[in-house]
Amino acid sequence: MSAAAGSVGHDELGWCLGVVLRAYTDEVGAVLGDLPHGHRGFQVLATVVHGDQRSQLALAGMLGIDRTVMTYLIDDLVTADLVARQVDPADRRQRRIVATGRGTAVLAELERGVRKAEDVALGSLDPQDRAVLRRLLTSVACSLRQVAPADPCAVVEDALTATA
Amino acid sequence: MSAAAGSVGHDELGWCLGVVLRAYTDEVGAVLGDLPHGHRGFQVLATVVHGDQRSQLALAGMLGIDRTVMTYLIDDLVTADLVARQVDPADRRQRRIVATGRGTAVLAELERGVRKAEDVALGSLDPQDRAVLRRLLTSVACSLRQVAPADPCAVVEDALTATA
DNA sequence: TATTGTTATACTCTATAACTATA
DNA sequence: TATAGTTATAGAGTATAACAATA
Repeated sequence: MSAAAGSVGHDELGWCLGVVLRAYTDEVGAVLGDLPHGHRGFQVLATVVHGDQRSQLALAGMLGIDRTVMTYLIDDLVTADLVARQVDPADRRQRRIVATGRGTAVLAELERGVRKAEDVALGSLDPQDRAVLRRLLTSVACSLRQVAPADPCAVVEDALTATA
Repeated sequence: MSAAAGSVGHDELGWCLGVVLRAYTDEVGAVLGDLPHGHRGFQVLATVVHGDQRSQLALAGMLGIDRTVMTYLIDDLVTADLVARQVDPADRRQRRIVATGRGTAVLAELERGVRKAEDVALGSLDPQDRAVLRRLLTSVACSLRQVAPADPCAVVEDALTATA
C-alpha cells in the first residue's frame, strides 16, 4: 500500500477545498479593496442585485451566514450607500434589501475584477477543465442549498455551452 | 440581460466553495467526534502519517495554518497521545512530528469515516462526476501549494483510473 | 543575523441567547 | 404563540509581534 495508492496525502477533499478557497479569498480580497467585509460583503451585494431572495433572513440562509451577522453586514453596506433597507409593506416585520444606484454600479465594476481573480485562482487549469470544475461545483452547491435549478442555477447550462 | 445570462447569482466560485466546504466540515465533524480541533486536527494527523513534511513549519505551510496556531494544534494532539515531538538531531531548532502507534490506528479508522462523509457532501453527483471533481480540485490545490505532483499528488492518476 | 518554535495579544468570524416589533 | 430583526456576549479561528533557542 504505497503513498499514492489509497485515500492519503493530498487526495483529501477538505484540504483541496481549503487551499482553493484561500487562494480565492486572497485574490478576490485584493480586488475588492475597501468594500465593507470583503468577499462576504461582495456576496451579499451580488445576491441582493441578482438574486430574488431579499429579506435579511433569506439572504443569510442563501449565503450560510448567521442572521445576527447579516445585521452587521447590511449595516455597513447601508453606511457605504450600496444597499438600503425598506420595510416590506406586506409584512412589516421584514426588511427588503435593495441595491442603491451606486451599489449596482459598484457591483458591476467589482464583478469584472472578481471574475478575473477567480480565473487566477484556477489558473493552473486549462479553460475547458476550468469550466467543468465550475459546473460541477455549482451543481453540488446548488444541490446542497436546495436552490431551484431552474432560475439562478440555469447558469450551469451556460457553463456547459461556454465549454463547448 | 437575464439572471441566467452573465456572471451572476450562484455562478460564483466563492459561494460554491463556501457551501461545499461547509457541508464537508459539517459531515466530517460528526465523524471525527472528540478528535482535538476537528477537521484541522485530522488534516495535521493525516499529513504527519502520510506526508513527508514533518517539521511544524512545513506542516503549517502545507495546510495553510499559521505557525503559531500549529503549536496549539500539536500541543493537543500530543496530549491526546496521537503524535509526539522529537528534536531533529540534524537541526536542533526543529521538532519532527511523528505519529504514535495509537495515532496511526486512530487515523486509519477515521479516514474510512471521512471518506464516506466526503461522498455524502458530494452526494448529488454521480460517481463519475464526483471523481472528475476530485481530480480537478486536487490538481488546482496541488498546483497552488506547489506540491510536487510526483509523490502525493500521483493520487490524481488514481482518480482517473477510478473514473474509467 | 536568520530561522524554528513559543507565548501573548488582538482582531475577525461565528454561535447563542435575550430583547423588540410585528404577525 | 411564532417570526424578522436587533443587540450583547462569548467562543472559535486567525494574524501580529516579541521572545528563547539554535544555526
